[in-house]
Amino acid sequence: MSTKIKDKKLKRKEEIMQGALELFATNGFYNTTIPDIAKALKMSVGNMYNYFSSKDILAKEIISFVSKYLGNELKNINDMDISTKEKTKKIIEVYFKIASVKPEMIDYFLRIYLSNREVFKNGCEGMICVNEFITEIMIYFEEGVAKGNLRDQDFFSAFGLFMGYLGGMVFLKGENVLPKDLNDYIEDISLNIYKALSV
Amino acid sequence: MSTKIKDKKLKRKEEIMQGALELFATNGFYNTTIPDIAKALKMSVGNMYNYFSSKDILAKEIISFVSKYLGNELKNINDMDISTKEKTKKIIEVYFKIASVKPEMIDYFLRIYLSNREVFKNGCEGMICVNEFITEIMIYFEEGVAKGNLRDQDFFSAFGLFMGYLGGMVFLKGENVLPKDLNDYIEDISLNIYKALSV
Amino acid sequence: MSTKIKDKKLKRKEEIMQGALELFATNGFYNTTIPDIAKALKMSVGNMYNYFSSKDILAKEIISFVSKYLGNELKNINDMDISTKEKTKKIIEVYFKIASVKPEMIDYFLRIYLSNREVFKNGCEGMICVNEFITEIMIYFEEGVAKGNLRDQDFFSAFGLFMGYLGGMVFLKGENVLPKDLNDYIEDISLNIYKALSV
Amino acid sequence: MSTKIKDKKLKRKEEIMQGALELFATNGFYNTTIPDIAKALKMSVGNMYNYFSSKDILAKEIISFVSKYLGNELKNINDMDISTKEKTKKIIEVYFKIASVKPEMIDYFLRIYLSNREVFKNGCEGMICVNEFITEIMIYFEEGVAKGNLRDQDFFSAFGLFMGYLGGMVFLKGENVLPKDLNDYIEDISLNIYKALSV
DNA sequence: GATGAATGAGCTTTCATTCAT
DNA sequence: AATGAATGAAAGCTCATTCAT
Repeated sequence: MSTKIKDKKLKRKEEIMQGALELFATNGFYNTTIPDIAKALKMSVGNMYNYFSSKDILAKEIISFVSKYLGNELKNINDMDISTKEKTKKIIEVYFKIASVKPEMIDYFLRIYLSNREVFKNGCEGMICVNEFITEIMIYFEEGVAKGNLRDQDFFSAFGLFMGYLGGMVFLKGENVLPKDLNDYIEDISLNIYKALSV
Repeated sequence: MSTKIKDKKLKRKEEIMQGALELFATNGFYNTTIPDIAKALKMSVGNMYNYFSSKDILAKEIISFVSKYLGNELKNINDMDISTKEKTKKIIEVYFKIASVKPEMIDYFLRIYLSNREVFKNGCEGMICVNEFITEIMIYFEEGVAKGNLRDQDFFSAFGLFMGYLGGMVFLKGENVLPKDLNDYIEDISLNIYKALSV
Repeated sequence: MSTKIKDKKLKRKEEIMQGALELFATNGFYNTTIPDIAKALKMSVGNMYNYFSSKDILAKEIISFVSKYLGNELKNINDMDISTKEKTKKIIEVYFKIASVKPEMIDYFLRIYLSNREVFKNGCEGMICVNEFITEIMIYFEEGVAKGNLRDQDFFSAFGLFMGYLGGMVFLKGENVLPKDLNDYIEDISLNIYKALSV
Repeated sequence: MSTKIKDKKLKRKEEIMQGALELFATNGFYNTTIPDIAKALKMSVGNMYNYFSSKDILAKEIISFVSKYLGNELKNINDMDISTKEKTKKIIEVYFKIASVKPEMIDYFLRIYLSNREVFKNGCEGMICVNEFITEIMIYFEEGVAKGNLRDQDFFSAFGLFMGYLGGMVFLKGENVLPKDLNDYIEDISLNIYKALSV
């Protein structure tokens, strides 16, 4: 198969993932049907299966796709030559920016991946499908510790704080209970997290 | 209808909710069928509908039930005559204790309620179905602020931190990625949260 | 559950088996759909599954049903006080009678059971689902040997002859290649089989 | 089109038939897909249709192919200058040899051709697609009758006996119910058939 | 209150066949 | 000749809900 054709098929795969991602994030895994996805992509149901051999596999490929996307955004921050405190804030900013510009990404992460364990059980054990994302958080954390800015504690304790907090805020936003815009919380959250994690 | 009969029916309702709670928490909302629930309770599907007129309504009554249960546990802490710092730790302890002894409660909260927005959309708007639970967190927080122990910030920022963090840790536990037992994190988490929220 | 209700459900099960038997025998296993069967029985597709939890299981229950029916017909012959030679002929007669009056029985045996190994693989290993039928042939054969009428040889060699022959004739009839009616072959076949098996 | 090219195409056709034959015999007609066959032959599905315009037509061409192959094997025996009794045994031997060396041939005959009437209905009426095979059995039989060795009876009665018996034995072998190897039955079967058919 | 048979729309998945390249 | 993406009808099966008993 020529590279050109391969690229074309790969491109279509990504289009399908993007389309499915939006539908899943909006309506949930079980309320999004394959016909729904096919229709959104203007393709036949049967052809969908030439790209993804099952709905579950599609869901798994999407979470890897999301993880890579988020991981890459964080990598940009990790690569910056700024203080740990500034990085902390930047991470929150980028997370909320994505939650605002590409809400389906964060929603997929929170509502589909975290909540439908049975779907991801086989093939995504122990968070390997969100590996790229976690890795960047780990780099951020260990660098902060190495620099003497962050307290040396179990990584997962720090990870749970950081990600649970941000996920929780996005969830509250989705429930319309937040009195202010997400961005208006950045200062508070930034301060809270830094206070919690710093030495 | 006599009170006795009413009580009997109420008791049966709670038994159903408890049974359904376990199944929903274990298998998810869409992978738990009404026949599954009826079977677990040794009753007929038809009779189930004498107690709950739809699956959605059952799910909504359960979240209120869970909220009341969790709220009550927190109330016991709020009623104690101890410092804010101690209360912070106690809340974490009780949360993890429930996650260990009655995991279906926390799982229902995290996996069913937080993740199936469509189910709770009508009737549980804006978290009113978890009202009792949130109220107690609010009391804890405002009391801490009043006492001068906690920094005065937007409540939801504090709430997102506290609950996102704890939920995140339970989730990580469920994914088997935590190297230690949940209880071994209590000190760290306690410290992190208190550092974050205190003045 | 009361016996009356149980009987009613059992009766309905048998009606379904009979209806499905006819369709399978006529159109083949893969060309008979569950909707086809449901329609023939004037019931809904979903309700079919209250009686048989899968198409394969339905097929397996039918072959047992057929085996019992055929076995019973043969038992009547085995119970008769007639010579082995006469029994040989009677068996052929009854086989052809069934092939003519209830052709679906023989057709199911030949076309569905013998030919769709994959369907019967799990649950009908080693012909246990046609046990009743084979048992009667075995009784006929061993009795004939004991009486000194039939040559003592490996049972399966005799069984293959008898059943292969009859099945072959019914098949040829079905293909419309036989110049005469099946019954007109009884004398010939009877003679051939008896000559082959007798001492 | 030059003869060379024609030959090449014919050769490819036969390769496809051989490949499809094995898959059909192993998995059945309805459980073998065109993509399966194409894959086994390392060709594209589209190209398959340049050789056979439909799955049914492929199946029909295969049965003719099988019939010719089996017919040819029998012709070799018919051409021998040996007694009818010896020929009878030789036919059984060669049938079992093929069942052992090229089981797909016999399996195709028994499981695909004999059992999926609907597929062969149009185009193979009255066994014309297995014409070559039947013809040789007919020659064997009529020669035996002419020589005064076999009883003069309706050909189909003899044919049903011979082929039903051998098919039945192969089937029993396939079901793993035979206590001995197929070849160990040759003497018995040979004797049975000759006793049945001889004058 | 209690039962469970019945409904039927809707789901995921399959596959023979076509056709642009 | 050759490719394989695309089609779309149809399959087996599920399940919330109803209702006669």
